[in-house]
Amino acid sequence: MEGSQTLSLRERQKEGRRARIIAAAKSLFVEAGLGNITIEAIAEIAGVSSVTVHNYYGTKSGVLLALVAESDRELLETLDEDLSHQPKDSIDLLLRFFTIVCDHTLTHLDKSVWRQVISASVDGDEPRFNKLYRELDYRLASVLIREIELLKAAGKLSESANSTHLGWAMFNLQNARFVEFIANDSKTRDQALHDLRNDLLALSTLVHS
Amino acid sequence: MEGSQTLSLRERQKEGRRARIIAAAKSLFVEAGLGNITIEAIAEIAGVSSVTVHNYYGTKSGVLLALVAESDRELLETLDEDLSHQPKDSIDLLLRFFTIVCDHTLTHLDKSVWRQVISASVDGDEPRFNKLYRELDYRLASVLIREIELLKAAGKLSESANSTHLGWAMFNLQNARFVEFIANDSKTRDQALHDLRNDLLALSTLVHS
DNA sequence: ACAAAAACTTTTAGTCCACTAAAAATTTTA
DNA sequence: TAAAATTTTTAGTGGACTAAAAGTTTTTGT
Repeated sequence: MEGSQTLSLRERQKEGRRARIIAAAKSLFVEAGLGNITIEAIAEIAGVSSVTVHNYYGTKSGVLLALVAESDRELLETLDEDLSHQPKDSIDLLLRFFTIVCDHTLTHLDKSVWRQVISASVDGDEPRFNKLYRELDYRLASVLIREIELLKAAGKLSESANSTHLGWAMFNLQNARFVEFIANDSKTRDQALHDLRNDLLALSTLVHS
Repeated sequence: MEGSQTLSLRERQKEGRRARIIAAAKSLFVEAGLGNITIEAIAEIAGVSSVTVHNYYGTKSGVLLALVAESDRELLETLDEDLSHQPKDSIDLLLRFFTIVCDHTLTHLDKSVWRQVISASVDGDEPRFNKLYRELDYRLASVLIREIELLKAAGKLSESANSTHLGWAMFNLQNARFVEFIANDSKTRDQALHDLRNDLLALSTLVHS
């Protein structure tokens, strides 16, 4: 019934199952934490057997991983669109970067799920998580480094600054505040943003020692 | 047979079991990851039933939590001894702080276990972990803030710097590098130290914008 | 000093769920 | 129509966690 692209019927069916599984998982993750959901439940909503879920994604956090990978791709696109070619100064750059990251994460999943994601990214049980997160961090830092170089080119930042080092330092700083933002349900984005600004201002006084 | 301090026999027995359980857990955690160890195994070495382990510590990560709490207490003592009253400058302060933290953590447990600790501290399943880590962070940052004030008093840091903000910013920065150090088996303490120095140097150029 | 009570631990018996292996059934492909 | 690919069913295993009954040891009141 369907037009047969370059994919065989079998491949299309597989793709469909894959999509149904992560859609089911997403809907469940949002209404209950990772720990309160069974693979069985995901499988049932997706219309496949639980064994198939295991065969496709290996473990329960493997399913979460697939969800997150999708979200990451979008985040990088959004950053490219919203951040590029309007450099003001380095502090403003990081604050806007941070705002975009915070807003983006919450449009996909809520804090409790992101806590599980961050948690999985550091524990060693799921090496793929580790890898995915290393890559994401690398790409996010690269965005900052690129923007820092634009600032330099525009004369808005001293040429003496090492773009790579500064990019990673700024990334680490905002990431610390991001994790804190995610770890506390009561912490608002604006509070976190405020704290991050204070971090930057305080550190820039170091040179006066 | 034992002299009866202020504790009843029952309380002493309990204390003994508690101690035996965490000792058993520690020995097992070091030779295999958290995930490869059963409560049953811990109980057997400690000479109690598995139900008792559950009654005492609730969950498997509850046992780990108790271990970590002990290590934290020691870390704060070590910091007080090794760091205090020799302020040089703020960059050197943070690098020494970082060195002490890295060295201390590895004398107790290895990276794979600390990964589980960090992981547990952010996921929401074990609220006690969250609480313990918030407290530890607060105390560690306080150490830095106190030292920063000593630097100011000694004229080695501008009076215009906000000690609290600077303390937290520096703490966050070193903590990011600490997590990276723990997350990578191949990352050495000296590499991490080097990266941290670059972070600080890069950020101190911000003011020249 | 002794018996009853209180405080614990252990044993027992289960539940739940992730994860696995292999046989059976189904469906696409050739 | 036979072969290949893939899912489902079936059947387990392992281990965390729980509830409650049974057993043991300390405490306590007299």
